Amino acid sequence: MKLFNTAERKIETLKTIEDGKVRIYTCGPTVYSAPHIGNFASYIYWDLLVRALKAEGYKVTRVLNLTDVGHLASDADDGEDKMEKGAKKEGKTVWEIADFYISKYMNDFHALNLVEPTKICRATDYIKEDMAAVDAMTKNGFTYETSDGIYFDTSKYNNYAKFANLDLENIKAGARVEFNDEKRNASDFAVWKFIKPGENHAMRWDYLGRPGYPGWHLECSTIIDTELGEPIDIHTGGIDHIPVHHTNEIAQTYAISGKKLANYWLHCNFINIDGQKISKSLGNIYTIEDLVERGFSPMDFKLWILQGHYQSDRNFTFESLDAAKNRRLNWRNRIALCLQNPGRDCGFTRESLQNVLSAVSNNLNSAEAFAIIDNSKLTYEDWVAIDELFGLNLINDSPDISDVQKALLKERKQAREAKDWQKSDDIRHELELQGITIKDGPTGQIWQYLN
RNA sequence: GGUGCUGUGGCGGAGUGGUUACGCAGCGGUCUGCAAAACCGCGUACACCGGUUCAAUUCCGGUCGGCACCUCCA
Repeated sequence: MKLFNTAERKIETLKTIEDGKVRIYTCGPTVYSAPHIGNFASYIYWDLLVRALKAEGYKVTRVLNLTDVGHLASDADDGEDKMEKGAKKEGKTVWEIADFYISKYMNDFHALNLVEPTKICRATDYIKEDMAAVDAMTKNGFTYETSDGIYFDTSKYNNYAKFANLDLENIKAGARVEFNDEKRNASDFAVWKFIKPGENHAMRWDYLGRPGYPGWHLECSTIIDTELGEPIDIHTGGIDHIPVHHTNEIAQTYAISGKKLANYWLHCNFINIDGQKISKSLGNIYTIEDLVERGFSPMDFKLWILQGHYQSDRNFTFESLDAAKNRRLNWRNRIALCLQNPGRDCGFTRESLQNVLSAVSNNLNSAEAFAIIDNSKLTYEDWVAIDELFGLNLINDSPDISDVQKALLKERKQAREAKDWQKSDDIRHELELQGITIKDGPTGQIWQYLN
């Protein structure tokens, strides 16, 4: 398996810590609003990663976190947090908001047939560990206290700027960040926040004798330490996480344990919609549900995502989603051919399947793998393997026709031999109402899915 | 201002120093009771200007454009 490692800025061959085993951590969603297709693009890419590793024979242990405690709304660490904001807007408690969106997220997660992580962790289940982590960082001399929280002193970690190739001088000059004059360095960040008297913050825990809550980068360091143990093999996330979130995770983990957090860092690029970023103000946010309402399967979207590469800028359009839908239907109809005549779609099989796997092993090049699929003759067993590799529900969505339908086919065949075109057409029409169409070719009748 | 990505035929989207993926849509043909499928073929795609090279879409430099991140974000 070759992967582009952000930490080294180049493609490297994966070498896991333990032979045959790989431990992965994926930064999950903040559960304060409905996840949209852009969010799921990343989980689809990482699903491919997991499936490809499994196909290579690795035993995969993977942890995904759910951020159900507020990440602060602004970089100055003084804003209202997202969970609180969402709760206020919907007139619910933050806990209800979290539960509601977690179930929404998991629904879509399953609708996309994403491999269930070994463990899914809610940030609020790790508060004690968070506190212990802050204690450790303080003991090791990496923190300082201000009036509103405990901060990480980034100047104490020499390699702070390395991971994201940050220009710390210019962060200072950046006018968009509100300046907090209690911070020693512009890049310092809160690891624990205090709740001031009178401040309305529903999620709160007592620490150091006063109410507060964990800083917005802490949970990942803590969960990884608790559930996987560092260093892990692979840490995944969106490219937006490189300069701040992952940079801070690395610094925290170093401050806590002196250890490296992860050996390989994978970051996926974002998808745009009609050439523009996904944002509320542009009104171009779509959820998986929205796609279903428009007549698409979640699998059509998954296939669309896998037609491209995780490091590329993607441009989502409904026209291209149509193309993906048709491609998927065509694949299902190739499976239908296998069901009718196992020998029909058969050829230089093993080699083809091997090529598909090699393409995916080459930094997850599923687009190339798809081209190979389109140019190969495949058996039903090959399709089963392909379905396992990409998780597109091809097999499930390509059932054999029923005995009744098979009887109708037989009847139609006889009608055709008798040149009873009326009856032949009637049967074809009847089956079309059931989603099956018939093509007459030189080798006889073939049934295909209509949609 | 900083950082990074990027510009491929109608749309989406890989990839490569020379054989110009792939899907969808389109066109032509073969076939055909009808319909479709299937099969065959087609459109002379790599922003622009220079450079390197026997050869560049692919390398280098410049120009212009697009996007993202640095702020909640995958």
